[in-house]
Amino acid sequence: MLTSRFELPCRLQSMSGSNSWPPHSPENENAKFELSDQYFIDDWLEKDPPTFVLSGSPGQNLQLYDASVNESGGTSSQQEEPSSEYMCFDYVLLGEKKEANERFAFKTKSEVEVLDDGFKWRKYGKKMVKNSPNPRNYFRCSVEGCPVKKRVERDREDPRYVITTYEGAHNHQSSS
DNA sequence: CGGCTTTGACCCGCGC
DNA sequence: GCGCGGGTCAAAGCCG
Repeated sequence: MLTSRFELPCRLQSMSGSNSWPPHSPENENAKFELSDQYFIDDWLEKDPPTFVLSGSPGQNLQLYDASVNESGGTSSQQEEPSSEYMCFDYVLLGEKKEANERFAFKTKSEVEVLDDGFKWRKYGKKMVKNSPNPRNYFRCSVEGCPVKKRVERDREDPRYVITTYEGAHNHQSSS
């Protein structure tokens, strides 16, 4: 089942004063972000206030955790299933730390679609998806021989969100 | 010139 | 078999 902490393949790039998510956008190369900030992913759970929180430090993967579960190891039994099917999928895979985390997705409130996750990606396709005005973009890790792919699209119900799906595990270190 | 994006074509699985 | 939807290929173009 769910554990209280998960690692996401996004990283904080630098320190600064902005509270916005994502922490790094191509349009604003010099954007800096406050490390100590926690990024609430509201709407992910139908909880008020949302209890899932992202945190991280430069060079490390961001961590997603359920703030309603206390650190001292107690696994709270009142955890609820995430409201989104995407997150449901994620939590299971990431929570169990599947060695090759085959596939998982997450949703981020973001104006830009390309989140810098520390890897270099090459775009290899773009498709319109049925019942959605937004295209889906296909990326492959540009490191030779690395099997990882990702897919990026806007949430059709709420275009403020970007859905990123990762597939496969990197067979190398991140590039930055 | 090399690496990347763009874009339409192609392929494949699935339901009718 | 056929059409549709989703995923990928690859030629051409773009850009540093």
